[in-house]
Amino acid sequence: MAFTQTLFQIMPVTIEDISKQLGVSISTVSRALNGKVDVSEATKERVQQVAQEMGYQPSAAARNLRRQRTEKIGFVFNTAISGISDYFAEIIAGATTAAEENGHNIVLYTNAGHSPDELLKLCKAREVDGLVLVWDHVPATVIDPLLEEALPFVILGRRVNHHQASYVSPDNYNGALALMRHLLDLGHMRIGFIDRPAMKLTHVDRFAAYRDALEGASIPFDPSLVIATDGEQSNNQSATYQLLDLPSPPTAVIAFHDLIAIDALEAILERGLHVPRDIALAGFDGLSASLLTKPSITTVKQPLRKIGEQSVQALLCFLANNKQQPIQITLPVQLEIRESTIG
Amino acid sequence: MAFTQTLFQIMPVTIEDISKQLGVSISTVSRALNGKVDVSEATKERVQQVAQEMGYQPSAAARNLRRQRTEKIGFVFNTAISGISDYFAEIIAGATTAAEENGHNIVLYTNAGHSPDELLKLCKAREVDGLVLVWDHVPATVIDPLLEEALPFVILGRRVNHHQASYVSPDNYNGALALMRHLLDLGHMRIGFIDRPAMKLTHVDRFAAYRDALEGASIPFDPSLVIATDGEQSNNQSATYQLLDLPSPPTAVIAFHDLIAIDALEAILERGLHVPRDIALAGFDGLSASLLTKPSITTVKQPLRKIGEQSVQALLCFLANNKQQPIQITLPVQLEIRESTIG
DNA sequence: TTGTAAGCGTTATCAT
DNA sequence: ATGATAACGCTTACAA
Repeated sequence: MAFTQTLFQIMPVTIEDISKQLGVSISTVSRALNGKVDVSEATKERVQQVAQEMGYQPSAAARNLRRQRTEKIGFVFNTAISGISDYFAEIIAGATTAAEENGHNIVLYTNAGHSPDELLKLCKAREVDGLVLVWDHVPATVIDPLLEEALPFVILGRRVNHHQASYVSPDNYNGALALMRHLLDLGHMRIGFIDRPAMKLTHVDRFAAYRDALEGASIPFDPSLVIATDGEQSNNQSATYQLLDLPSPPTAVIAFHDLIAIDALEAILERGLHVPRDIALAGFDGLSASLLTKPSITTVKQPLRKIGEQSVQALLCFLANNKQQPIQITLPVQLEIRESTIG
Repeated sequence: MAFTQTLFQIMPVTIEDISKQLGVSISTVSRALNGKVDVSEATKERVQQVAQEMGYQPSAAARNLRRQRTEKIGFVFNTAISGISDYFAEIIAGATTAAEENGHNIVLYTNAGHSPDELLKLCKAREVDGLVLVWDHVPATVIDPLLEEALPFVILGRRVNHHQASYVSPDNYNGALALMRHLLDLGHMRIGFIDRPAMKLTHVDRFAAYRDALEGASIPFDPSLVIATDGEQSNNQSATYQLLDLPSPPTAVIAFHDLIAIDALEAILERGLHVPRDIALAGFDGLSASLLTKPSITTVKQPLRKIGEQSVQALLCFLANNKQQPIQITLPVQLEIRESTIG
């Protein structure tokens, strides 16, 4: 008895322990615990009672091996998560909520995203039931091998030109369009754009909206108003200076995203200019930082939490139904007008 | 042959497949792949070659069951992760780095933290090899059952009065002390404190430093200068107004943490007061938001990334050595003097 | 309704 | 150096 009690704390209780305790077979115990129909109510209750008393909890490892799934979803990042803490935190908050509501958990991977090999290793090992990729851009050379692995995956926050791949993306085109129209409505004719071409399709969409909006307003496209940056603070600022130093500088500037806008704001204020009186400024994404600056920055808010949630939900569709067709979702975004454009 | 190829894509390759291919036993394959000494170099190479060719990757589930460990670390939150995105993101960044460097991964749990039952379930199921608790406060009623589970755990970001429990905490006492000395050096005699008593030991430490610093400067403690808040924006602001409305208001205010300080700043500015000329202000934690306000807010910076890293490393010590004694680490913090106190 | 036994893919303990 | 074989703890045909 003393012996039993000691082991009790070290070794987890198994269904075998329960079966011995009750004098029934382990399969009966298993069935009873899983609420199968072919067990008498009486034994079902006895088993559950004893299981409770003994503090039984099924071994995740054993279950995973037998059921060939883990109830875990891998989130693979290939972008640094600090620096975009808002983005990251909101997405994760949405994702864990959706996952846990459905009995799943999120596993974080930050290295696997840096090499296709690591990613495939992860798939083959079946450490998780599916993947959500949080990448700046997912090339076809990654998507194709992934599809062959038959491990469901969803791309988060970006769309991708691949009809077999699933994604949940914000509506970059219409968001940027709304932003442009807002500036055009305010009478701006020369609108600068600090672009981030490395963001691929996100760039394509936002830039297309920029051009289309100009065209819609019959304003000729002026390439000197578009400056590329790599997101580095100093480069964001020098891009801003380039715009300000133009012979005919813009009266409004759109930054590819909020963090660039914050650097641009600093550069503009340093020149002694007033925002928005001398020059209007807008960002994109709706990170909380854009609300804290003085003036607060007009932006386009992504439904980050929802993007996290729906990515997980999409993945769960694949897990529930292996005939599920690719899911491609574009979520509406919202223009947030703040002091930097209408102060 | 065609049959084999089809299965090839659906069913992952196992050591049995490799053994058949080579005409050796599965135990030989296992040994060869695990680099054991009792295998001839020749077969070892053949096995590894074929494994590579067949795209073999060991099944995580099988390995977990057999080895009785998962190489995963659970992060259990009972605090909402949005709103403190900086805090969360930096800690997670540090934690995943440390974990992945050592072949482990992080699993996120946000519900388990809300009920002790869920937490114990998680332990008994052995879903992970150990836990890191990111809680506002971990009561003894949770620590004791956890210790009995013999699942290693580390408390992150807070200390705890329990000599059996491990934690990695910032040095709240000395951080608050440095902050107080800074204000006292500037000549402030009446220093307000917007406190957050629900944070338990964190509150105890920061508040003790507040009192000790006053005592060290021979300034009598005035209870009317300490107002409690629950962290809600409106309550943070009304706490600030209470201080401002005192017959003899403070010339400096310390907020329990940066987010409270940001709300306090807004309240103070709304009164038309100048910071720091009319009233100095400081926060705690070093969240990036405190740098964006105008004026920027003096704060005490926690080494968040390092806290994340060391929590994982501490946990790994327990996994490597089950005789490991409790680890209690207090990390130094850094006073960041900004415009809100020396503007 | 219940029990027996096979199997999930490994690793580890025996023999040989 | 290598091969059977028994676990690890669970689920699920198949028998009884």
